[in-house]
Amino acid sequence: MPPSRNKDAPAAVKVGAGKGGKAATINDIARLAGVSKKTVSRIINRSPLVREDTREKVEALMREVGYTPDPMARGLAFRKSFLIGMVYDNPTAQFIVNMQYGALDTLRDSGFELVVHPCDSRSPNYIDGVRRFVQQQKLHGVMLVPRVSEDQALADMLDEIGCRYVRIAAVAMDKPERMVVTHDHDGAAEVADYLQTLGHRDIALITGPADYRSAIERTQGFLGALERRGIVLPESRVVEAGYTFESGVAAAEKLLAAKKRPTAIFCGNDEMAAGVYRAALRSGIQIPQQLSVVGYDDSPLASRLWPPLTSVRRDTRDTGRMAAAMLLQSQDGPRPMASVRPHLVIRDSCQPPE
Amino acid sequence: MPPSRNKDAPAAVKVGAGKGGKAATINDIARLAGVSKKTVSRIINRSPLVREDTREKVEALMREVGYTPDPMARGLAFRKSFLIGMVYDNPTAQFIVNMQYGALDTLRDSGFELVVHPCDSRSPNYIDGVRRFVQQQKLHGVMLVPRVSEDQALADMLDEIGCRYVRIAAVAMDKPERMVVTHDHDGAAEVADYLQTLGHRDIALITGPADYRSAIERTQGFLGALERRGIVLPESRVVEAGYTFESGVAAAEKLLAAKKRPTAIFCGNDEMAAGVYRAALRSGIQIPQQLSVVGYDDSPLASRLWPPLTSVRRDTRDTGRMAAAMLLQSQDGPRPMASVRPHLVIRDSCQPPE
DNA sequence: CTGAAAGCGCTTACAG
DNA sequence: CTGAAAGCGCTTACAG
Repeated sequence: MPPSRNKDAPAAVKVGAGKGGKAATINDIARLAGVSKKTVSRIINRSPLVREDTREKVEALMREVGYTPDPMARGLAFRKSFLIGMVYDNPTAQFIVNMQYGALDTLRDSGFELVVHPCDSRSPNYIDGVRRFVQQQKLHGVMLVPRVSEDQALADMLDEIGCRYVRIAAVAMDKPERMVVTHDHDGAAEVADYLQTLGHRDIALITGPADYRSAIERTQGFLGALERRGIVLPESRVVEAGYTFESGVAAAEKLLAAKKRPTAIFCGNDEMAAGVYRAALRSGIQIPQQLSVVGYDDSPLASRLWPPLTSVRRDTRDTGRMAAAMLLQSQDGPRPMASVRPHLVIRDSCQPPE
Repeated sequence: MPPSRNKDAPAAVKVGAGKGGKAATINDIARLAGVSKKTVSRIINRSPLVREDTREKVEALMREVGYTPDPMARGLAFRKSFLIGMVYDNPTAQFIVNMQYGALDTLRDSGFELVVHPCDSRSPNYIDGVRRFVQQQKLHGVMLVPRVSEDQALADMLDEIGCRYVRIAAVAMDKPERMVVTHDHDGAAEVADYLQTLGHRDIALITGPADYRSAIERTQGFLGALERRGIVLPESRVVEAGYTFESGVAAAEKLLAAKKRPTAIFCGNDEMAAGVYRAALRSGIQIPQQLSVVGYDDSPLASRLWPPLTSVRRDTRDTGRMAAAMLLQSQDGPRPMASVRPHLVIRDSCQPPE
């Protein structure tokens, strides 16, 4: 046949992803590769039912043309978007940002994107808000960040509407394939061991709110480890506060007003530890000479304080990475839960008691 | 006709958004309302070409059924998603989180969602990364946060591919309908006036990196206002640093080592001001008695420091709100730029010189 | 291993 | 002011 038959062949106009021209579609690829769109679809979706040389030819073409399947078209057909939601009710900016970084680390080049949904878990209809968010966008899955991750009603709702989720929490509270556990219990226990080893016996604890699982775990981990080492704190040495700077100041003032002061204070987070610094400064108490202080989070604040604060680091970015990875896993069956281990970062806020 | 004719009528199965049943579609609404899907579409898109009573009837039905149009189907037909992108290269967590909160304030109940895209503007191909992000998701628009907002090459690329964007920056650097201006010049000028009014004459400045527009504006605003009040800083009183804590420490050490120390230091951000605190502590210099310090950002750190740091507040959340609102505006024509004004928050880190 | 048909839930022309 | 047809770019059955 003469070359004129080319009229029947694909127009072969190369359509790059950039500039003025429209982006290539699955039809363009199919036409240019001389296969059906279904075959291209199989390749996009990594189906094994494609001959190896066909796959290679088409993949080369897709690269050359710069083709990426349209997530909205795929989403419409799949009845499911290529979006991962991150739901949180957490005022700690660094924590949230790190979690986002981590999630995006694993989402990069996966075709998925991260859509954020901060909310107010004290608001009566926040669960409805999350439901609308999930259903309207047909989210592929959601990451539940503390403290909303602890809300069983939220998890139940997601389960009911068939939305995949992963909970990030201090301790396992769901099926393992839905959990990233941060083991706050162990982080706090490490603090207890450290203070005991330094020689502290009269130790105080400022806890977070008792309805936060992280606060409970840190408290139990700390007290439990102390007990194992023969130290039992009297009730007067344990003060509940609100995870905030101001509540930390108030709790510290109470503790430091006692006739006999503790020689060390462990705080449920760094913000409250900063509050202890403030109260100590007001009372003319030297840290660490007269008072050792330990925080939790290893926030940027920890190294800005003077003396630099010893604190428990949690690798939040890694946590985010893991949570997103679990959401992308294709199989739905039971898998082991993910774990991220906290560890103590020793700075200059502790020394042996005088 | 007997009731049996109902077989021809809509099945009238009420399909709520929740539970097991599938969500209602435009076809369900059209059928139940007895109009064409095109009419429903017109109502969704707020077309005026619908009779008022038709509109009301259909809207009531949509509410009753809990119908929301599928963003992926709409997006596919529109060739444009209902997603707003936020692109940033900024290490300040609180700033980013506040910007996200602000954007979400205006996106709430708009049918749009926020998808985040942190990036590394020093990486050679980050612009390509943003392009893929925008094109692949067919984003409706993007918010450009400092410092990527200052990159003309990024803006040019977005313009070229026809992507709507808004730049948030210290000063106007694009068409007004694409700008949210934070007037860092004025914020810094207010600091100059404040210090001069307190009686300071020997003042120092620690600037951010000279290739950050915010640093340039704050520097010029500060120096300009001082000059207007008859104070000209010698070169030795102006030190460039990197917007980081450590660089602030180093810059302050240089300034405080001088035979004659300045009586006040203005820092381009709070992190560097925290560095000045650290350096002053090391040298046994009392703040504010022997040295007044002012920061910029009014970050959480400002009130955690001792003494609490006087700083320039920028309403970042409001900035985010405005930027998102500009992206949602339907008309594309020229509009006035948006402005958000900084203002000084006076705490305890300044007093008249001794 | 491959393909033609129908459909996901919307919208854009085009008629009336 | 309203509607029937075709199409957005993919996928799911269903055949071969």
